[in-house]
Amino acid sequence: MNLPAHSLRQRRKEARPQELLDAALELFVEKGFATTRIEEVADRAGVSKGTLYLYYPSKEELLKAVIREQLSHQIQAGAEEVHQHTGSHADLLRNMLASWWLRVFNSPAAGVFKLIVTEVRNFPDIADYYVREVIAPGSRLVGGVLQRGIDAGEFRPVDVEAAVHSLLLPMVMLCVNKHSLGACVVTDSLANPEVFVHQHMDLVVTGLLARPARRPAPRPSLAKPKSARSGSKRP
Amino acid sequence: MNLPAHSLRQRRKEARPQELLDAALELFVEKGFATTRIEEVADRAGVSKGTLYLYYPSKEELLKAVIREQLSHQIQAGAEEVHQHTGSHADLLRNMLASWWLRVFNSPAAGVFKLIVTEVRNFPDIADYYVREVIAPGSRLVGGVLQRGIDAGEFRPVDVEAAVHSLLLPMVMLCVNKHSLGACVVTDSLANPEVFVHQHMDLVVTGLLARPARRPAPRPSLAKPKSARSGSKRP
DNA sequence: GCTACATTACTGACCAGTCAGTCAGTTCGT
DNA sequence: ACGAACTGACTGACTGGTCAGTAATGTAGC
Repeated sequence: MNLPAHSLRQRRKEARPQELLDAALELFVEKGFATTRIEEVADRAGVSKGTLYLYYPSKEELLKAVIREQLSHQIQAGAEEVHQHTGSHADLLRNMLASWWLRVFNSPAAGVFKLIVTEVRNFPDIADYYVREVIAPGSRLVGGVLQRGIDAGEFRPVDVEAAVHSLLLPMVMLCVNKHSLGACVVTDSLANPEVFVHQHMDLVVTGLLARPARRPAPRPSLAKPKSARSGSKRP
Repeated sequence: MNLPAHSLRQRRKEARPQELLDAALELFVEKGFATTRIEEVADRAGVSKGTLYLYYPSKEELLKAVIREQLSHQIQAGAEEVHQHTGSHADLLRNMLASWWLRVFNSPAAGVFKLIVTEVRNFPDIADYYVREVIAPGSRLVGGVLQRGIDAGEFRPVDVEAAVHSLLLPMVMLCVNKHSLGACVVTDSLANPEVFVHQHMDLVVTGLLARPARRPAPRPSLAKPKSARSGSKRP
């Protein structure tokens, strides 16, 4: 049962759908949905146009399949990971978001953010799905930690929803950017994404703390600060 | 030399280019460049397809004109506004960014961010232009204030470029979002953009301060905090 | 093992629809 | 009457989707 000389016209019914989805994601992110020809997707997946239509009934359904597949992957990966939290709320926030973001940023999933930004308005049902399955649970998760931190007196009483934006949006924007501007010019930024996340978490979380941590001057060293000591649970 | 009956036909000539640009911006942001038909742009501007081609030689040139026009507007508006700074670096940062963002967010210019995200990869020369004329000067401006604040001992010695991202990206992302997801679903967020900017500035700038301001609990009141007292210039 | 027939996976020429761009012609002001 | 501003039918190129056909694989009978 070796794979080598599987002959020109390979029959690979099981592998096809995933190969097509991968090719489609790449191309849709690269060129946009409207400007990618269905035949290009087929070519990149190593099949003919007709074959694509055996697996997906239309270009639009292919797009939806691409998005659904990536999101559901990420959702379940994210959900599993987060239910054992330890340490202060500040630490939880820092660790949770940093690891989530690094995982997403360094995967094809980062492209889906761009895809959604560019295509939702033409495919409104994607919007519902995305809000329901990603945005809502995501902000509920982060907002929940934040709220509990506030209730515990660890954080200042801020507008939770806005603070969630402050925490998450730069990271999302960097994903988007990676596949738009970032793919065109050698932009200065993002030499090292890790440096950014750690400092960003540090900045915002410090701003959130009720009793300033007064760490003297954490220079942006490459060594992850592992997050300094922080507040107790109850005042 | 009164303007009324200066004959429709004649006076139109001067107005056309702008009318076409406005219509094009709206539609490109709404539906994307590829899926907008040139005839739709013409219709919305109240002319026929042929007329559009009298003013712009191709669809692609129209796009570039749209982007250039919006950006150059914003650039010069921004540049004029910022050279009289007063108060601490923290105040300067807060005021500068909040007023810039509110101006952009509530104008068609917000759409250009989405347009750029979606289209740069298909029109690489736009990327150069955008980086050279917007990104670079913008981050130089904000980064400069930040650096001077650090030198003055008002801010902690952070990675300046990363901090600029922390400050600006959420705002840019909200502009993008306004014209993608935000236009599809009644998303929770952004009931009031002002609340967001002020809190975001507050959060991050507080995180930046070398000597924590220890303001007790600035609840997210709607009244703009006008920025509390903050550090002196020299320690 | 070999041959004949059936099934499945895949192909690519083709069709019908769409749209950027053109240009001969119309309208209007002077 | 003249020309500047404008029009919209037309064309040629392109692409989503179809389908009749081809090749690989499975299997039944010998």
